[in-house]
Amino acid sequence: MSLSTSNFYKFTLFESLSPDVIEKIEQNHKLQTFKNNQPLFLEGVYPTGVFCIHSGKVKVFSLGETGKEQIIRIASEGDVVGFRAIFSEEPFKLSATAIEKCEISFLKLDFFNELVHSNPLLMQSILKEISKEVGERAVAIKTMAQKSVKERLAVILLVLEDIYKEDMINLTREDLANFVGTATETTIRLLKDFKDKGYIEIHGRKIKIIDSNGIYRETGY
Amino acid sequence: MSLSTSNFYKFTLFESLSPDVIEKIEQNHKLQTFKNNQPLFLEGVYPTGVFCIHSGKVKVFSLGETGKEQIIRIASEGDVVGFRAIFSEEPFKLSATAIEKCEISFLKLDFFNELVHSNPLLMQSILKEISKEVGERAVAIKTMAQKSVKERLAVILLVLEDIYKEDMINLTREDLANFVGTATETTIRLLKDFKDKGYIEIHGRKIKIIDSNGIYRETGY
DNA sequence: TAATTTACATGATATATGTCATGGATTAAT
DNA sequence: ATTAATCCATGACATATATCATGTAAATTA
Repeated sequence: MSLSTSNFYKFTLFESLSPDVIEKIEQNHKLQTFKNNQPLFLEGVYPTGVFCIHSGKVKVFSLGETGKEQIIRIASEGDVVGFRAIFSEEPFKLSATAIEKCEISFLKLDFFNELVHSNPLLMQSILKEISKEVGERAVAIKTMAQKSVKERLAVILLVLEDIYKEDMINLTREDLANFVGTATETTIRLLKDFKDKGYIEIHGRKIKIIDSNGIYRETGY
Repeated sequence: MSLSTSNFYKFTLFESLSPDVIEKIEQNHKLQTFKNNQPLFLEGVYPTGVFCIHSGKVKVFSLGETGKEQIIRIASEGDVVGFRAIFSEEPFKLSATAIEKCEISFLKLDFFNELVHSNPLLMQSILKEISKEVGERAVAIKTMAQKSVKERLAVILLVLEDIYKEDMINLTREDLANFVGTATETTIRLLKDFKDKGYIEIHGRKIKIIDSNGIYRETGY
């Protein structure tokens, strides 16, 4: 499947690439539809390629000893997922699962490696993106270690607002709890608190943010 | 200083480099002594170079809103510190401070950049190291979010055992608490518990691990 | 050696948050 | 539609851990 108006320009990671390289990606990707709850990859397994998300949301998480998922990020349109394990030359440290219907292009490992090593600019983009992520994760460690659950929920809601944009946040309470790093019940209680304070509206599972500033004040930043 | 006795071979990051490139580093580094509590760099500032630790320990941390440090790692002999911010093209997200007397070589930004871009193998080593770190930090986020303070202390003690090797662990209780992400008092109480169980000996500030397996059982892994 | 600071240690107390239990409300499937 | 399966919600309760207070020991400086 090759589209003349390429869908690959929207990936930050590929921004630096020339039209002919983008065209090469067009010729080598394999478009797949993932349904809700379908895994893209599992921790412990060696990568066989990378996933380029055209639409839909994917949770990236690590499984704790007790079976509790720790969600590390929610990937969405424009994100490339699964490439870190390739460069670390280790099996995946994280799993990824679609949490809604997704359109995703798969790029095979060999092709991706070839691409990276023949395009220094791409290598630099990747190095830049991963470096940013290391920094962000350090901040996340601090947040988990030092902030209260309420503050963390506030932080995560703002993160999700950015990801879901004009759409309402649409995660199960359990996934939300696993992102915040808390019990589902606690998440539900705190959401109610935020609702009562007028920061959010709750429409079934969906959460609509109506006062970001209010939430920001709850983050403790 | 001659090639064969170079101090730069011991840095994992430079393993892939040929003798003549190592020689170039020898000619361009600036050896400095840092004393206890002396900062190498501060979060929010743009990097001016990288630090290669020949001896001594450095805490790498982020400052919380309340002034509490979150220690992300303890860097030691053979570690190169401060290069992630260079590739992210952002100011430091972390600060670094010597926690004992250190011998450290400074490589200027321009020289380091030149080095990286003229040595594809070095670029790959760096990409590999950073990728590993992203994975490790995801695990750290999970640990902070899901494990009890006692379990986290156990995890950190094992990490520190690796870093201090045959030496006793030598951190202030406050630094240890800031690594675990807890209150100093709690750390002290839990250390006593581990001592009573025969896992460690306490010699003033110093901690000697005498039963790693016992500690491992406390990690909950 | 005395003096001052810093770090270590322990007790008392409050509370945020996890856990267990139960019921209602959506959502999905037949 | 009717059933089945998730998911959401709320209450009661237990407890790990932070905070506050205070004293002792160790390290640093004068």
